[in-house]
Amino acid sequence: MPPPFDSWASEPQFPAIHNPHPSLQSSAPQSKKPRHRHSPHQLAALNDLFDRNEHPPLEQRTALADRLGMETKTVNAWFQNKRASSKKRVRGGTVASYESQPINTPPAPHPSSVPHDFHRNHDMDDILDDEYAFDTQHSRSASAIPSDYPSSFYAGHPDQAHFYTESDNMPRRMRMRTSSEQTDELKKLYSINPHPTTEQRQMLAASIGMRYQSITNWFQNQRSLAKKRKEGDPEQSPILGSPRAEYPHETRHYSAFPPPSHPHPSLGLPPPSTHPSLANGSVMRRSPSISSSMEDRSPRRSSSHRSSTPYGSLASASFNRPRRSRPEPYQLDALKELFSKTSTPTIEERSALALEVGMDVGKVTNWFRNLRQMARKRAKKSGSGDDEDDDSFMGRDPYSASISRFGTPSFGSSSSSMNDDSIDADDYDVHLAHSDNGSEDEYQEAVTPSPGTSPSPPPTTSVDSSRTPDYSRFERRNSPYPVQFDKVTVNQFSGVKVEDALLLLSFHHHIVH
DNA sequence: GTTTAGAACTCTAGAACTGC
DNA sequence: GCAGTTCTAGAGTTCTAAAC
Repeated sequence: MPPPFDSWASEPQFPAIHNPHPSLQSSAPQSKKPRHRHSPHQLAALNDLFDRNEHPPLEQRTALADRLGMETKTVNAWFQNKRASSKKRVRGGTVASYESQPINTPPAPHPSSVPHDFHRNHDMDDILDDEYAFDTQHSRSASAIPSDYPSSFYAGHPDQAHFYTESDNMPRRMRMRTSSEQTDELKKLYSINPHPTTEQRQMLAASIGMRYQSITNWFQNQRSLAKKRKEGDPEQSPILGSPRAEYPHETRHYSAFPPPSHPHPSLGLPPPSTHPSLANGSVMRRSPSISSSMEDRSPRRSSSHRSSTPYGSLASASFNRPRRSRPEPYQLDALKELFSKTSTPTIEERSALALEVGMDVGKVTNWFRNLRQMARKRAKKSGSGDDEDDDSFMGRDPYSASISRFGTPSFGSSSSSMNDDSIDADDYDVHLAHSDNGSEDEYQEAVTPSPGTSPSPPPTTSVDSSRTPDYSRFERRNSPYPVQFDKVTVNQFSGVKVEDALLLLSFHHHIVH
């Protein structure tokens, strides 16, 4: 995947870094004029004149334009729009506008506009976006597009045209999740320019394989987040006009382990600096959305601790919940594999898997917990028989049905429920019967430390030192641990020490092998 | 089970434009 | 100059799923 923006930044049409907003940019020739918004000062003056005279003579408009540094034609346009909007308001919202209509009953589009825009935008999509192809490949969304999709219709933004049908039960689009590479590229551009032009977004879409609309959404969300966080924490205000200043600590590292200062609470071990699966030995990178705060957690975030950037700063992030991450594909494969064997892996299995794929044990635990939780919901829902969606992308095996195309558990979502209930529900029941079997499951969950905040697991009362430990458990579940692991003495099977020993051993095993 | 981040979305305002 | 349209920004909402 070519890095699209390293070169863009030097291209003449690319907005200057210190002019993040189009209105502030000294834009070079572009196919389209950058969007402009009048400044508060200009608007105040314009409104002032408008209040006095809705139809000011040309001399007044020209003088005002000169005074405000605007073009006369812009002032003219503003007065036209202002008159139109005030007239509209006076009419008390009786104007039939597509904007005011419910989304599920979209109005007939303007007869002259539909063919032109519909085709124009879909041509653009075909070339640059190819979203239908993407959906067809990866999600149920494509199948939701009726074959008799009314080509003469769209409502609102053309990119959203396929959300609406004349029947009002069109499901919401399957949520797009960006990959780490995509997020990297998005952040690169955002750091250079939070307001990329349409062309830039289109190029980025084509470059990183995202829908154009998703990219637009992403930038909108990021700007909104940045603004909210800035408002919530004025001390964190970046240097005005310097979007780059919003990312003082942008580097985030994928680390399968807590950083040296905060190793896994159950291990007094220094974290490995590399992930075994990385041939180059570089530090494993976490999903780019992961903040560096992973290494320093605290219970609850406070909005006042949010930084002014969508990605936070190191200082504020230290009080934040870690950013949500997604398993990498190879991690997901390993998780899937284990889930196909058991939905309730033991702590040993989870630890081994965590080490194997370079994940936190807590994350692995959470992943399984969430999956089982979703499965329960799913099973419940299936029982009520309110499931009619067709999730072709999920396949028919019990595991794949529970994993969305983005690698996250997905059972009960409104947009991803399944149709193959007879099979899926049964298979889930098998897992559930196994997983919800009471104390063992609870124990397994309880002893799993959450990263960072993980309290030491309570000394188990279920293990009696006089009892012979159930070694068969390891055999039954194909424990990946070495033989000597299964020969841990009875006395070591108690509380924290057991887990520590297990993790130590597994870590040792991993390093040795 | 609950909380929360983030993606997707709706809705609205307004800047710019076209055709009459 | 007006009506109508296109397109985008931004605020706010909904929903999913990771984290707790």
